[in-house]
Amino acid sequence: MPEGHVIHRLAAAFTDTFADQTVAVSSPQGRFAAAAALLDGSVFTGAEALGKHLLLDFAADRTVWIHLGLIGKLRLGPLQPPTSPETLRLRVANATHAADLRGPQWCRLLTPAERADVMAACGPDPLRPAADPTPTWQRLQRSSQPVAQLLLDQRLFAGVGNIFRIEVLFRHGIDPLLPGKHLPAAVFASVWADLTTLMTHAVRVGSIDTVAPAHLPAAMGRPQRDDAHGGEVYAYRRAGQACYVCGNPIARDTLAGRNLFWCPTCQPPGSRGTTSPAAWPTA
DNA sequence: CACTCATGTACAC
DNA sequence: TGTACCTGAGTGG
Repeated sequence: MPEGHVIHRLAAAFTDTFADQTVAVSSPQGRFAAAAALLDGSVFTGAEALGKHLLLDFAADRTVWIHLGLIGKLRLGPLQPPTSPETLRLRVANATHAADLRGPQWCRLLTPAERADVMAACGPDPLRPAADPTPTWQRLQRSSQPVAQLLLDQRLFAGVGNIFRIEVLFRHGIDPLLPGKHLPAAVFASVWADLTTLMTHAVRVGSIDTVAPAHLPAAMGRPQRDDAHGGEVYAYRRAGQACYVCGNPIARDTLAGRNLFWCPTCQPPGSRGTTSPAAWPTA
């Protein structure tokens, strides 16, 4: 379930629960057993999130690099015996709590130099206040790739996943297939700012909400919360349903192997978008 | 119970 | 562009 906001929440929870404590580290599944043995009984110093990368730092310059991929899960809760140890890649625990990692794309032990490489390879993350989108803008100006595809490039927009890209394109009325070089500078600036707003909100509440209250169907009076991502969105996985703004059906297609959803009326072919997203989520 | 699909990425052709 | 990888929730029979 991971876009960047999930990773940032996990980093904060990890730090809150385990920072500066001696922790038990194990790999019941066995695939991370050697590294776990090395870390077991050492001090966890803190967690850091960058894009979709989660870095767990331990004493003696040891870092566990986790990327959840599409299906990985990391759950932190009260200490209990594991329910299915055959899939439990990594457990970090203290006397009262345990964090259980299953199905990650990567889980590797890094040296400080490798840790620095991972950080350097990642693009600017809208969730980091110091992130500089200038290099991203320069790349877009030279690219004829569809803006929808560029938004998933982690060297350009770290932490943005399929939901955030679809929603930010809708909110700005941008044609998903518009070449990056055709995106006006002011629209790009607004897209970046909107990503920061939407992702920060998602970190705070734990779900992706992108729909302005004014656009929710009046009869509902509240978010529908009818999809697995837990929030209320304009286009993601709403193919065939009525657009909240114009009432026409949301469209779906596949682009570079990923599901793409958009409103053909609000985001017509060639549309370069607006500088003021029609809707902002509630505070 | 079998099957599909997923908020992701890397690699082979 | 297709496919492999890792797991589990949802769906349909």
